[in-house]
Amino acid sequence: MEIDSETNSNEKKIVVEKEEDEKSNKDIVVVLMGAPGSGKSTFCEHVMNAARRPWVRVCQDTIANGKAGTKAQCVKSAVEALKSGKCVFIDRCNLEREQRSEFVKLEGLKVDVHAVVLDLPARICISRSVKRTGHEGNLQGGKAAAVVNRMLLKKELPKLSEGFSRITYCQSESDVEDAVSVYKALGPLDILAPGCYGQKKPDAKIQLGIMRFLKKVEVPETAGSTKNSAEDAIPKQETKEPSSKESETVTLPVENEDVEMKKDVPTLAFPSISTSDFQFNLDKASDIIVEKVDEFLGKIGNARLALVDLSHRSKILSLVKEKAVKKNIDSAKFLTFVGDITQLYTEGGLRCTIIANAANWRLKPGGGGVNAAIFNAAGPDLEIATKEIAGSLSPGRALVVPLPSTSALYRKEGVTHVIHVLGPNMNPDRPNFLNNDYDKGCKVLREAYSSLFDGFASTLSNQATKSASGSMDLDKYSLEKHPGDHFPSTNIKNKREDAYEHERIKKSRGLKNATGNEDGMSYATEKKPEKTWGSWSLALYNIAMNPERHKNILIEILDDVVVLNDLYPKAEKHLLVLARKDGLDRLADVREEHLPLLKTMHDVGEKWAKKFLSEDPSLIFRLGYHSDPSMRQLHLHVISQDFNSTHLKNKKHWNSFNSLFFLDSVNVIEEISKHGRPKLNDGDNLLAMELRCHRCRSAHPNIPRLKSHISKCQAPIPATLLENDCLVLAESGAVSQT
DNA sequence: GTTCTAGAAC
DNA sequence: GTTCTAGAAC
Repeated sequence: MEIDSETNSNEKKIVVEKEEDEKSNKDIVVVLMGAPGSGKSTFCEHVMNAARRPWVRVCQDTIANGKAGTKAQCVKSAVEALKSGKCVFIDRCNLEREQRSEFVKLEGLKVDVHAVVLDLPARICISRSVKRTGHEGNLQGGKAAAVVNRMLLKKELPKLSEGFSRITYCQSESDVEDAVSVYKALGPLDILAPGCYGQKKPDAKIQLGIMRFLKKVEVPETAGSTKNSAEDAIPKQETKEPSSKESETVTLPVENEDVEMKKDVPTLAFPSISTSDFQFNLDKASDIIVEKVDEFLGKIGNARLALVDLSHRSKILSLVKEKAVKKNIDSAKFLTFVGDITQLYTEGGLRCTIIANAANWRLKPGGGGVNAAIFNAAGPDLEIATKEIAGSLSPGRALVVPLPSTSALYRKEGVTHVIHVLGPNMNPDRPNFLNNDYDKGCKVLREAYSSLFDGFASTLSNQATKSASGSMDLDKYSLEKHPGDHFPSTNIKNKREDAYEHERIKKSRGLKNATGNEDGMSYATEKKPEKTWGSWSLALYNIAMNPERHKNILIEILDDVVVLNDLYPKAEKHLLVLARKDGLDRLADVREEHLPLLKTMHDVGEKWAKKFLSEDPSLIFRLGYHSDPSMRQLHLHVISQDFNSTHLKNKKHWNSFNSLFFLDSVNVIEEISKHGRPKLNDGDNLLAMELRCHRCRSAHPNIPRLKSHISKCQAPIPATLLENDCLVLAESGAVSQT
């Protein structure tokens, strides 16, 4: 069929029909189409908030436990929803015909498959995407624009012939609103008439501004409509289309969409406190945020609050947003905003004169998240200014610090004050955690937000009365210079504040036991556990059994052990000390009777480490075993702690040497002496752990970034590693402790 | 479009 | 353990 004949040019006409036959019970799959930033999720949200029949939103970005998943997972999830009698939104870009073909096939389940095309100007999608993704470190504005542009270049507008029974084109915000209304109004028995709706003109998918720019008058629209896809999406950000309209028509709270440039409204931007590294329950935290925001907004006049998070997939943001809507919190006064809190104005267009910092109790720079970012962005001025006011902060308290005008954050972003806040710590891997005591945790978190908002209010009133800048009632919000009993100094070294948030928390959540305490450790079972070794895993076994055949790669051959350089070294120096005993495949096989062998392995390893140290005293060595090695035949790793190697390529590599998966030789020997067998740790969780620097414990989003960091990190080796003489280092003490 | 991860094969 | 590569992320 020709598209022209199917297209209904009367785009405002909404056809809702009722039928009495079985068709009237047909469920609907709405395949949304649009570039990042086109408003797909918002569309779903707006419909679902007021729908008259049950909808399920299948979002590829979050389908895998909050993480991005696959198309197949989306299909599966859609089928399940349909089976339970629900209508489905497919929330993914679906710009290419092939990408959406799987969803059209759902038609086979006796459902109507609709398309809703959010074909908004590229400029709008780009500006929204920039705001959302500007945080990703290396995805700056221009790059985000490039991503949207490239996606739009591939855009193939849907046709009825693909299998859609109904297609709705939205080319403006008001089109979107109309479409939302249509789907919202759909009762359980209603169906929508088939056909194409909303396409202005055959050539309307060419953006008007670009049309003018390119001086194109007409573009033939025939069955080959996709032919134009390359031209129509050339985004020209300089096109002068009226823009005020879009920003005004969107009034519901949507990610970054309804931010208005109200320079005169003082705004506090704040991160979610305690939900990152301190692992506070997100649901509880979001309740408290909404409660406290509501309370505060009731007391304050002309001021705004903005909860900020880096990730547009942020669970805490979406929870808070949802609850704020339910509680009827004025969306003009409380925003949820995706972006870097240190670049809200320059990158996000949101002017916030006061920002909150998820501080650590020592009020020092460092960590990996908001705290590090704010101290970095502000420069040394902030640290100095902070130090002048207080030396530490207790959980539940906030400290207002006026930012000197020399600070970069002041100059670039217009931030006049930073309010440090410390929330409760629920993370068992951090000192003095509240041990799941949410009664206390919630209390402290409430106090934290109260202190923060009071600090904000007091700053405003001080500014308003133009009283001397030094007269602020700081003491009210600051603490004594003693941390009290919250963080005993012995544990200071382990204390780190927020790191990269989003999915990493979820990943690490499951392994508290495995990482933190003995509960997660397991003794090697009495019986030798079955393990199937792949053929590739026998290399070391072959060497151990027949050293003389491998003299070329062995650097030492003894009666009980042989030594070789790891074929794929993960650091400057990386040796293996290999037991020669047959049948001793791995640590799980080791018993008391093998102690002398283990001691020999350790001694030989240490000897080599010291030899290398005599050549390069800056090296630091660690000797240990993998809990569950891939290569058969018990082998001890002797590895320098620089981890400077092209062979270190993935998370498993890193975590196998930098988590509890790596068992220090000295501890293994001690354990076997005491208990007759070693304690092993479960690799499933440990190897999938977030990537953290072994020195400063900062978290990093991927291996390249981690490697870049560790090549520069000067932090001292953590005390935990220095315990029990687990490290072999130069006599002079190349490693100093703080 | 390039970068990065993660799963499969070996 | 590595290599290869699809596809997710940017």
